[in-house]
Amino acid sequence: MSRPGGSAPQRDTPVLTERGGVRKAAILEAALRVIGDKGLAGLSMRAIATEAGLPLGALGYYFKTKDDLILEAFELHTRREADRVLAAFAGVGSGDHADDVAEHLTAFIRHGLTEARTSLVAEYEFLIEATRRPDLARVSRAWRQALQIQVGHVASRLGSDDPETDAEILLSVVAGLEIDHLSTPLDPSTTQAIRTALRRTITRLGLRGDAERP
Amino acid sequence: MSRPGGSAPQRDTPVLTERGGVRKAAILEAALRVIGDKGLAGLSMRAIATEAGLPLGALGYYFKTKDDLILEAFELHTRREADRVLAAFAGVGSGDHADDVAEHLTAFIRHGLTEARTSLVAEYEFLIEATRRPDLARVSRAWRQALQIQVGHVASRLGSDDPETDAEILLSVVAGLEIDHLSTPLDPSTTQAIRTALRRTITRLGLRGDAERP
DNA sequence: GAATGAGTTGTACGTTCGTTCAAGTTCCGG
DNA sequence: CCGGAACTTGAACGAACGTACAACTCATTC
Repeated sequence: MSRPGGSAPQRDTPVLTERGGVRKAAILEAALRVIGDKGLAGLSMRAIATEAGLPLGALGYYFKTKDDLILEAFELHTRREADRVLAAFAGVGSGDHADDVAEHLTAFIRHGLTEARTSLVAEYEFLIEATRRPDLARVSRAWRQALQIQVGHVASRLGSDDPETDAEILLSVVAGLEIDHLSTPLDPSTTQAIRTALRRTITRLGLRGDAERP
Repeated sequence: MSRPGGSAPQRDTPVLTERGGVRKAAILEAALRVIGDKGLAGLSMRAIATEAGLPLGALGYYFKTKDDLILEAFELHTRREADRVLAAFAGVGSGDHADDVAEHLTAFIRHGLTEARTSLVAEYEFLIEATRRPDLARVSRAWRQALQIQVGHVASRLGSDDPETDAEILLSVVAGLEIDHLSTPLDPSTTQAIRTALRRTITRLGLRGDAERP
């Protein structure tokens, strides 16, 4: 509070007026793009600045260190992705058949492997890095837990007799399918294989909303 | 062949006598360890040299570039891991029940998340990097294909009516469970959750060797 | 219209990086 | 025991890195 002699403009956290907030957001978006297509190994402050179209010096004003920036980028990603998952499952109701649910999930994965590929790769970069950084691990755990609760509700709606386990299985299958097909361009036959796997999983788990409910 | 003036000792590939091979292997092992606990972002030639207990200059003799080294490390890892998977499934016979199979897989995952955690993290580092490097992508695809064939045979032995799809589902579930639990220390309740998910998956897929076979 | 503070930037610091290489040692066939 | 090939090494190169900061512009307030 009272630091008389200091002329240091650097605060712990910038005040973030409207004007500044736009720039901060642009930096985080740029960072997510760079992480997605060059990896955390290829992530440099200079690369972010170039991607965002800003001078290098600008980054130091909004983020104390590179690690802070990475953490905030991950938080932004999870917030955004949670919304997307929520929206994807909002349409899945108790009137749907197993195949409808499978189709929803197939579209979800297909989107991640094509239009949103950069974002998906960034996501896994974060998840792996979370193995080594407690701050990222906290975000990762919270996000994963929120996801499992959401999917658990959906499973429940679809007549699961063990929603928690089914949520774990579904989340794992989706994550596994994503990872396993990240190194390959997504051709139609691959999409079909993903659809088949999802249909079988959902059918065998007995997830269909048209079942009788108590 | 005939490069008269050149005194360059650097070949495309060193001849690798017994003497040299030991060192090369030590370098690759060191690289795998460093990738596992500092990530590809934290991987430097100096870090590898230190981990291997060798001078920095030694690395240049066996690997033309850092990227070459990473590729060979990945190849080594997939070779080793393929053997491990093969061994893990060698014990799964048509006499096993669904719970036996689940127990095998649970132990497999538990081992990866504890004793072999470094190796598992390195594996996912490679898989993500393969998104950006065609040479790594080739290795990744070949490995994944070999895995699927192996697991498909096992599924077949266990009475699957669609071994290929079941292999894809099983591999995805295992990969997903690994990733989802990498950021968390593996406590007993987590192990139990993994076991439950695997049991349910295998049971619902109808994978049990004691079923009648043609 | 001066003062205050947020926002902005070019530059420069010290460090670490991948790679190269001349000079050396060790090994082994002839 | 000699000659060449395999192997080893420490030092050095330019490039890229994260971070810090003095100097600057701009908007807002009194």
